[in-house]
Order: sequence, then structure tokens, then C-alpha cells
Amino acid sequence: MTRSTTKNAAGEHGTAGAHPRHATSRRAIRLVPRREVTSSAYQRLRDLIVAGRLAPGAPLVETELSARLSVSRTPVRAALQRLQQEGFVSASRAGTMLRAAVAPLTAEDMREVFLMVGALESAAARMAAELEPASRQALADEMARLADELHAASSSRPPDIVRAHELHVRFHRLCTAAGAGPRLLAELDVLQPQAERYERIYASAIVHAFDEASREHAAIVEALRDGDGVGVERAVQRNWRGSAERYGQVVTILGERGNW
Amino acid sequence: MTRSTTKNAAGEHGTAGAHPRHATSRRAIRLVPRREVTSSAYQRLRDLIVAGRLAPGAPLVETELSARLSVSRTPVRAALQRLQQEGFVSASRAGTMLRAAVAPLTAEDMREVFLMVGALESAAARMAAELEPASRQALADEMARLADELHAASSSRPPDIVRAHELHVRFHRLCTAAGAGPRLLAELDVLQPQAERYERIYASAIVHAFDEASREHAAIVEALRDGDGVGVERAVQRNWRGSAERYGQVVTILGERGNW
DNA sequence: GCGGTCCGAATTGTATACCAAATTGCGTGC
DNA sequence: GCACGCAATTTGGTATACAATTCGGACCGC
Repeated sequence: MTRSTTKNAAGEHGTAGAHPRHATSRRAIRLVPRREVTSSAYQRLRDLIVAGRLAPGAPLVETELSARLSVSRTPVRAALQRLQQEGFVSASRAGTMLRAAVAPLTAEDMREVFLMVGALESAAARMAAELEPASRQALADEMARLADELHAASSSRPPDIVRAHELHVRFHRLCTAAGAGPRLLAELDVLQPQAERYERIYASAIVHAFDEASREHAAIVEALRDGDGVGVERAVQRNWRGSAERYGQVVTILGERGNW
Repeated sequence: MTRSTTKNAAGEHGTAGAHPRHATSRRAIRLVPRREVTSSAYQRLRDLIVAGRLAPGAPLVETELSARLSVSRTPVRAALQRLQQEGFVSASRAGTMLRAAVAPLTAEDMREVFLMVGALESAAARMAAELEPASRQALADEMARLADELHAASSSRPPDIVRAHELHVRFHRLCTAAGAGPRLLAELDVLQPQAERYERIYASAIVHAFDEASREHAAIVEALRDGDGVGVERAVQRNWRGSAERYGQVVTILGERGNW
């Protein structure tokens, strides 16, 4: 059955300059600008993985994806390689991609991702604490506002998990973006969505712990307000360590995903 | 003059199964197992960059590299994309690779790289401090030995920079490998060589600061010996922060590379 | 002589076709 | 029922073609 899709995989898409030599007359405008094919494939796959639409452990076959995304294997391969290197996709045999699959969600991997995010984000936050007082205060105010909204969303009944999660992401992105340089920022833009995978799946199971998270957030804002670099660093680390602990219990109880 | 190399770029290499349809008889054994072509291209380019044989800012043209490495454009592209994502290669226009070049060495980038390595390695070291006492002691002993050798190499006259640098790398890899999981380890395996780029170029200019580094190393070992996780974390961070400061002065004095 | 403009060459991004190695799964023989 | 082997699938790599850009330089008008 897969056979039928193989040949005409990316057949009905833009370029149309299919025929080898002649027949360059067909102009059929490109739907997607050529240099965005790969990156949009990357983005689409990544979104599917983070959102959980592609289940952890699900096999990723190049020809299938190229058919589904209506592009050739070339950009699909590029996207997969990038996703693999970033950790969204796991390769069965190390080094080679041979049989790529959506990276499974395991307690151990979660611990490591949270550890790394904590280490990097705390470093960024420490830098943010060294901003000139004016913008630092503005940042602290904005973060406090988000923290409040977050608290509201998570303590409403029933808790608005989706909104809470979005606010949570924005809270962390904010203090990150303020202090980090381009590289640290890029790294966190890759790691945080991976933490997000765990949060999305297990968040509903730890609503009871939102209060604790709320207190940790308040501590972050307060230290930032005081310009206490070391304090912010510690507070952010504590927050991620706490999250890792909270989720860790749930992951082992509710089971890991895609790891069999 | 570059024109002549264009067409027969990777023409004289292995497989030889060039002719489209027939003529499958030629067997010409593969020199390199197929699954290592990309990774070896990656490794070779990376080594050239880290060693400084490829100057910072030097343009990286796919067809040229494919000719020089005797592989087709496909693995070269894969290697370049990976190197770009890791930070060894910079793309002129953000997002797309359009015109790749060896990443320049700048004071700002150095600060960021050292910051990231410090954040991640300190987290790993903290984990290492939680090993069972026996292996922790063994680790501390081994690190102490390396630190001694390092001190000897750097305080001999003239200082043996090459050996000192190698010992320095091993010192850090050791405490890293003990505590980190696979992902953190992989991340550090990418970041540390980038710190190495700066160390290689500017190390000779800061030999006078080796004493300070030596003291910092001793502090790391001591905290590890005591199983003082927070202490190790702090000591490692202090070490990298100190390095960043020491190199920072030199970079601005001796000039940045490849940034014009 | 100088600035702007246009052309062509070089380079990259994508599509295709094809092949070989590796793996997997299935069927067959014992 | 088990092991073995063969065939189908899938991936990594080569080769080729081509469109879209980009860049440098030549050419032109002033």
C-alpha cells in the first residue's frame, strides 16, 4: 500500500520543471519560496512533535513525510537531520539516522533536559540582572504581571491548562531573551520546546503543584528586581529543579512514552 | 580560475556508477563505508576549523569542499548545516545558509561560549559530586593528577603550551563525563571545542595567568573530593568566568579574527 | 572621472533518478 | 517449531539538472 505513494510523492507540487531536458515552458509559480521549503518542513515537523500530534516513538520515514509535506526527500532529510541533532528525533543506531523516530519521553531524558534548561536559563537570568536599573525594573514588572496571570489561570476552577502553559512559556522566554546573547538564545529556543513536550503531556497531572511553581516564580522576580544576579541565578535553577522533581514523579507513575 | 574545478568537482572519486542506466558492472569498492562519509566530512571540517587551519571568516563553498574532500555535495551540505547549527560555521544571511563561512572569533562570542560551557559543565560537575564516595575519590585523584601535570607543563620554561592545552581539555572532559547524561555530554562536546578555538589562538598570550587557572582547578578538585556539589558547581563556574575574563582582555588587544 | 545600472557568472536550494548497503520481515525448508 | 535465507523497505550517497539569488564587474550616461 505504501508502494502507490512512493513515486508521485512530491509530484503535484510547485516547480513542475519535472521533465529532464525540454519543456521548460511550464512556469507554475512556486507556492513556497524555495529557500523556505526546508525550514518550513522543519518547523512543521517540530510543531507536530512538540504538540504531541506525532506520538513519541513513532517512526519517521522520509518518503512518507516527503509525500505528506509535498516536498522532495532532500529538504525532508535536512529537516530530520536537524531535528535529530537537536533531540526531537532519535536515531535507532547512533551516528546514522537509520530508522528515525520521534524521540521518546523518558524520566531520565526529562531530568537532563530540565537540568540543561535550568543551567542555561539561570545564566541568562543572571545576565539580565545586570541590565541598567530602568529596563531591569520594566522587565521585572512585566514578569510579575505574567506570573500573576499564570497564577490566576492555574488556580481557576477548572484550571486553564492551555493558557497557563502559554503564560509559563512566555514568562521564561522573557527573562531569557533579556540577558542572553544570540547563541544562548538559540540553544534555549531548542531546549525549551523539548521541556514543553513533557509539560504538555503531564501538566494536567500536577496542577496541585502550581502553587509551588508560583512561589518560585515570585522569588525569581523579586531577586531580579533587586538586581541580585546570584540570587536570580539560584532562583531560576531552583525553579527548574523543582519542575524536574515534580514531573519526575508523574512520569514514572503515568509511564513513559515511546520507550519500549 | 575557479571555473575549471566546477564541473568535475567530485568526478574522480569512488563509486563510479556514473552512467544513468546501464553499465552497472563497474564495482570499484567504496573507500569509506557509506555511512561515514558525512560524519567524516563533518569531523574533518570541524578539526580544520578548531585547529585554525581554516581561518575565521573564510568562505566555505560547497563545490570546493566537495572537490577537496572527494565527496559529493550532499554530505558536504549535511556537514555544513550541522556545523552551522553548532556554531562552527556562520551563515551570512540569517535563517538560510546563503554563503557559509568559518565562524569569526569575537570577544562577544567568546564571552557567550565560555558562559554556556561554564553553566553546563558546572551542572555536570555538580552531578559528579553526587557519585558514590569511592568513584568520586578516584575521579578527584585523577583530576588532581592532571591538574599537577598541567601546572608542570605550564610553568616549565618555555611553557609547553600544546601539552598544557591537551591536559586542560582532558581535565575538563573528565569531570564532565562523570556527571553528565548523554545529551549534556553531546552539548559539551560541541561547545568545548569552540572554546578551544579561542584558547588555541590566544593561549600563548596569557601564560602569565596560568597560576590563577591552576588555583581554580585545585579548588574544583577539593570541592569534588568533599562531595560538595554546590561548591563544585561554583568552582567550575568561577573557573570559566575567570577564563572568559583573561581571554577577553587578550582578544580585544590582539584583535578579533574573521570579523570585518 | 564618477555613480548608477544591467548582465553574467558563481553559488545555493530543490527536485529526480539511481544505486548500494543495511535492516527487517516474511516465507520456506528442515 | 525453529532456523535460515531471500526479498522488500529504507536510508546514505552520487550524479545531474535547474531556478532563484547574489555579487562583481563591465558598461553607460552624465
